[in-house]
Amino acid sequence: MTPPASPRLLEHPAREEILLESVLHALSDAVRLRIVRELAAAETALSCSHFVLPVTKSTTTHHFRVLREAGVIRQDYQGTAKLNGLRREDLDALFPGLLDTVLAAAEAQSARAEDAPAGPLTATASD
Amino acid sequence: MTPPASPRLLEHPAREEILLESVLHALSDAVRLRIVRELAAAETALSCSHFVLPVTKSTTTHHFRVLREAGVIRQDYQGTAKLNGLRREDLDALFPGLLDTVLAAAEAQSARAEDAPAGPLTATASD
DNA sequence: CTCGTAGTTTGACATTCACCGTACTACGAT
DNA sequence: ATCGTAGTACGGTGAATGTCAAACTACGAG
Repeated sequence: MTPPASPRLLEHPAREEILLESVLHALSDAVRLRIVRELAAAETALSCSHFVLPVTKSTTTHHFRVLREAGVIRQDYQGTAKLNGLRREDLDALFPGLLDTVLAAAEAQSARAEDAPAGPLTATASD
Repeated sequence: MTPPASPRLLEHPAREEILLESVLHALSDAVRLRIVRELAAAETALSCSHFVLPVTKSTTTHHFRVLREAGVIRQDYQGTAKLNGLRREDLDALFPGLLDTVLAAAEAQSARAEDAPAGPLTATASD
């Protein structure tokens, strides 16, 4: 039986266990989508503390866990830090193009938001 | 005040109001994903009653509303029926390729599920 | 050994969600 | 006018979600 040898081992779903619904759900939160975008941009594993998020540490932990359990990211301990990396290969194999398309969509939406900072619901100067 | 003039008008978000997060959330439910897949396959508007779903009428109404409010489908009354159609143009304009990619991913996952009906978690004969 | 940093866990809380049953409204046919 | 069919609205319930604060665990440095 596995002794308490490795204290820091995290459970990841196998590739075949990854469900589209879970992945979409994981990506449907603004904070998590942001995390995934940064991870994709970095093209390398990043520690949790690298991210500046508008939530507390515990909430950050929660979001990373949702991403990991959905199979979107892989988390490995590296000493006291935890490295997070996108599971690109697995996702691309299961759902070809999905990740890139969502990433591109997020980019597009971001760009639109910057073009209209006040938003169409806020009076811009016509008040 | 507004008279009971048009009794059957449904609110839809304008194209620019559609949010990626909401779309992903709408698609992250199995029942709704199924609805969207049927709608995409039909390539024409379908009435709610056309769908055979494992939930009651009220829950069906709920799911269609989530899809409509997220901007995924358009609903129009046609007499006593309500026709549901995918907002392909809007979605493709906002998030190019997203809908098709998700649809393809759903197909792929479906196909995998059929290949292994018992699932990798159930002993198939090695017991 | 002690301390600080990184991250987790637990418990709480308000919100949202998926789901149901029942009562209701709109429309078309009789 | 009456009835049946399509779908909505209105509660209500149990589970999940996003959030936080506070206490805790692991690791590296001094």
